[in-house]
Amino acid sequence: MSGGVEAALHCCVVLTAATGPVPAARLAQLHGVSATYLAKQLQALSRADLVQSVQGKSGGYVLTRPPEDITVLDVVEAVEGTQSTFVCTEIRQRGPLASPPEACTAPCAIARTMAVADRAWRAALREVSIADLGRLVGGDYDTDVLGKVGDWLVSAEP
Amino acid sequence: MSGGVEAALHCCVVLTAATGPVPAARLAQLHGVSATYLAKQLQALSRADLVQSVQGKSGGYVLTRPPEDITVLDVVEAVEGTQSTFVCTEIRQRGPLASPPEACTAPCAIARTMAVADRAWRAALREVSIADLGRLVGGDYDTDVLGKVGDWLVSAEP
DNA sequence: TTGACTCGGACAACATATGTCCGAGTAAGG
DNA sequence: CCTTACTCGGACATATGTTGTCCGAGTCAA
Repeated sequence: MSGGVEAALHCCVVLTAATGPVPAARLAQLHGVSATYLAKQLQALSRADLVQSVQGKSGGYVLTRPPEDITVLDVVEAVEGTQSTFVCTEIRQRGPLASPPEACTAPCAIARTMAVADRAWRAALREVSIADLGRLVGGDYDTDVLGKVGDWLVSAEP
Repeated sequence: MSGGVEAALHCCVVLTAATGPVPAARLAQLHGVSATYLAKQLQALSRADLVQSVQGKSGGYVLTRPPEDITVLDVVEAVEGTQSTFVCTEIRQRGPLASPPEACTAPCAIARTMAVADRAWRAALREVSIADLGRLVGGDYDTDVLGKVGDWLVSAEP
């Protein structure tokens, strides 16, 4: 899986604690990652309408919906794409014993099995929202991490 | 996901219908794929002890266990590796607000969420055996495909 | 003993993911 | 109203992993 997913998820959680638009460069600085590469992931989130970009001097990114309505699956599919991890190349239609195309209207047994697993994976990711993630990280440490992040975002030098 | 998984699964199902060792070149010819590349996937299956290689003039590959005892997950992990698709790079330990390492003994909330989904995916793949796949493909078509494959394996020219 | 056929790991070519850059556009401030 | 500085957005190189290929070591049959 692409590593950009992790950064995108962290950004969404951080945007939960923000009051106004947050520039991509600020998010990169906070996470200690490459600013230009993070921008690419944020563009993917923007294309998927999970975040909205506001341009101009004090612009940045804002969540378009309340974090309860954004699932982890939404973020993963925005960055990685919606297609299944397994792609069937129709091996059964090749070679000397190839099945005729008219007998291959339904996916083969292997593709069906992989599709079931893929749906289970996506269902698990759909169960968790960005708001859930924020609550979970809050419970992980005794200090209020998300509050500190919010303070840093407004106090940090440009 | 690597495309070699599909070929490896097809090979395992075909080996179910074989009576003796089947060379990699024969399997490649049957499936209409590159012989040298398929060999690489079969080597992975061999390292995982799912198939056994017998060398010499009339050698090839044989399943080491009855197909009921080989799960689809076994094949996937043999080819793709056992590590999770998501790898946490510990972003929380970077940047100006980095969490101290002593507070990061447990995986972060994002990694936990992805791990839950990964386990669900693997559980689904563990539920299906190679024998199940053989029965499923048999039911897909009116003709006995697996029987034809067995006949072809013994009758094909070297 | 011969011989030919098998696997096994080492070697290139391609695709995708990663990382970088500069231009178009916009809102703030004077 | 204009300037200006800051923002995003897509087009351009690099690195890593997958795909594809090759030839040598080993082994069983004849």
